[in-house]
Amino acid sequence: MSAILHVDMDAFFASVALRHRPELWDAPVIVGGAHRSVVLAANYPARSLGISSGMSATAARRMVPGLVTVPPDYDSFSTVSAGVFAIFDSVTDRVERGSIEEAFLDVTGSTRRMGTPREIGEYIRATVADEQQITCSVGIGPTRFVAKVASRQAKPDGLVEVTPAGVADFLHPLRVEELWGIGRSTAEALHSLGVFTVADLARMPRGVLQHTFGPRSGAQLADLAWGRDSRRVTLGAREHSTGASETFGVDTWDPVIIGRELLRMSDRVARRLRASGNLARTVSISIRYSDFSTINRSAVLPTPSDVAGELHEVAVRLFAPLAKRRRKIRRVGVRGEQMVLSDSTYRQPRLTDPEQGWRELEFAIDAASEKFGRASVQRLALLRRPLGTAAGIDPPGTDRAATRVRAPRHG
DNA sequence: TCTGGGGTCCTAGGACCC
DNA sequence: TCTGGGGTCCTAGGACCC
Repeated sequence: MSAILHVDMDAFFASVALRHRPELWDAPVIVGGAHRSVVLAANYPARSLGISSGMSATAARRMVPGLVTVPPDYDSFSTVSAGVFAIFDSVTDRVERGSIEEAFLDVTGSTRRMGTPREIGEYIRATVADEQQITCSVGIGPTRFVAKVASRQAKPDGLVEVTPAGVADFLHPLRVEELWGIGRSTAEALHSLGVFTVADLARMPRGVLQHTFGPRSGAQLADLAWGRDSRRVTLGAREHSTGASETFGVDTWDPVIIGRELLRMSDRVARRLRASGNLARTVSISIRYSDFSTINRSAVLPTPSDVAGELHEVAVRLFAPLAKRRRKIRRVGVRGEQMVLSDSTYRQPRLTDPEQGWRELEFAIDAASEKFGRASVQRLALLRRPLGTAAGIDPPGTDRAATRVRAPRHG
């Protein structure tokens, strides 16, 4: 029987932000909170006043006068995360990264060297606190799913161990929404069936669940009630897509602004694709309207690509029918999907490509950005006040060649 | 001055091929 | 002329997670 640890940092972003600011430890603090944004993380004093991550920062500040807002510092988040994962790696080579602040550790093979799973969990908690000045919680169980639910119950700054024989006793008193994978929609649907606790769920005939949620999801729900988790996640699974999206400061239906934003997002996505050595086979755009309704459109590229201009061309074509609606748009996004490794994929040159293609140009820009900084290289179409004769004449996207390399300020 | 940004996975219908 | 399945790809939408 294997022993899985789920280790989860407590209020990670908030804890890191407050490491060296003890004067704020008892005050309600959130991380995030820029214009039109949400709470990225809230410390426990803020949580006790009803603040939770994901809620509108504006609403949070209205709810708690005197709430302290700290901007996110992603560099320090990454540094602390790397330190924490180094501790995980010292315990076992079977570490599955869940996110920047959580991981599953299979410690089945580490017990001879390091003691019982509980001792290993306490060792990790003590070492993280000592080396990184933040606390974490540990769940221990026979499967990833049980370990994950256990770490939630352990929060904050605790450890919960569930033995194989104790799984049902541990799960059944919980409310269904405390299970990993049951969100608001599923919980509401279960409530309307009279299912509120995991014990209720366990008693529900599998056929009824399958009728309500579909054969596959229904069967999975029935399994979760007993701690059986068929969802497989492989160690170091490849990424399948990469995307970029941004919310406008003010909603707009101006097609020029939207076209330019699609270009900025295409540019980001293409850069990430090149950096990771991938090509996207499919481009999708997502459009969120003022009323928060969101639609997606996708299309297969003529040939897999990591070139901003080629992604943008498809993005614009996908958006064209939507532009006619003249509905105000809140956010646009571009994703590259169905990624394939670029060195294992033959890129058929397009008839319209010049001998030195856009791809080479964009790789050259990557190199210049690397050397002189991102700000030194900007697409002309994206400069807020375009210089020279092109100013304001070309609609965005028609001039994907128009990239201007400015002389770096230094060196 | 409600509601970010980055992802994964599943479902379902239609096209198309055998 | 009518009538099947199965498999795969494409597209749209939605649930969920951090």
